Amino acid sequence: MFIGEYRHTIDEKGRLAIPVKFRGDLEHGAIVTRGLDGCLYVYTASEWQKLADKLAALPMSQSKARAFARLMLAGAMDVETDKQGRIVLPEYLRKFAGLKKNAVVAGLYNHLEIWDEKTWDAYKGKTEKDSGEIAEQIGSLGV
Amino acid sequence: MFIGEYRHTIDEKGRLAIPVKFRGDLEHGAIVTRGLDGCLYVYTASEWQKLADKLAALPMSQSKARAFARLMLAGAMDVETDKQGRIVLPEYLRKFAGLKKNAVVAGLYNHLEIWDEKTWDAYKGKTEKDSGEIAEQIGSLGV
DNA sequence: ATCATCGTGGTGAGAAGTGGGGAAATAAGC
DNA sequence: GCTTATTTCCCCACTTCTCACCACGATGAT
Repeated sequence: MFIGEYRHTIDEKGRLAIPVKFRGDLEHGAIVTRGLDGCLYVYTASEWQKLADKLAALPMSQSKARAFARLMLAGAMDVETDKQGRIVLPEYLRKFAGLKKNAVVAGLYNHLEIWDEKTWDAYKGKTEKDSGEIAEQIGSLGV
Repeated sequence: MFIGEYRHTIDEKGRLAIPVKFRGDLEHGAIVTRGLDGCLYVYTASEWQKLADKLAALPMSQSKARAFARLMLAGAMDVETDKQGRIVLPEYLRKFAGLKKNAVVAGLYNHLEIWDEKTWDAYKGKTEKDSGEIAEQIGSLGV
């Protein structure tokens, strides 16, 4: 299970160190793709397979399904950790998430999220303030 | 599984390099045809067979089904990779997709898509904005 | 205090992308 | 039917980028 929040840097080649706690699960390859709210998602191979199957099963005839599949599938990229435990983020994904030098790696149960530090702090500041209100809405979902 | 987004160039002879990750699956031939939203689709022989069967099964009494079958079947072209891993795109397909020098090759699970760079960027800019909304609609699928 | 582990930056070898030239094949014209 | 012209395909060469390895510094633990 992925949990926690880590701050790492991205060098000029787009390399990002994976927190040690997560490496074990990702050593056999990982998939990075576009996420929601301006971050990137990182999945293990098996979790990704489940997601990709669902995406591929969407009706190709509907334009919104095509758009979403293009976002997630075409955005996805196989990555492997080097001997230092780093992955290389393709330029188009860094651009998508607005990733600069400082990034945040967050664990969210079955996947990781990669955020630009500024975006993360802004998002967190906003949601922490609204957390009470958000919680009330979530209550209706059975939590 | 085809995933990822790659930027390649098309030379004056209409040649386009296939990303290395995709070449293994296409070395025994591929089929290029007209796609939806102004791009081209590339299928492996076996995936094409499945699609062609579905197209042939469409009710030919409906004019829209006929039009769709004509688009994809009549637009299809057998291509093979040369020793450098490139395919030659026929002039009529390049014109259809508005392909200039810079193209995007995207992997979408069971097929590839070839886009003109400008068209792709415009499409993406449009859909990324709607991604949250689209995701919520699709959320009912458990993604 | 010393050692180990982790994060970060740099360098070099090899592969991949791109462009051009020449040969073969096809098509057209005399 | 032969020659010429044009197109297509194949091969070679250059450049760029990627990947793997190495090295240093910092941090924390023993």
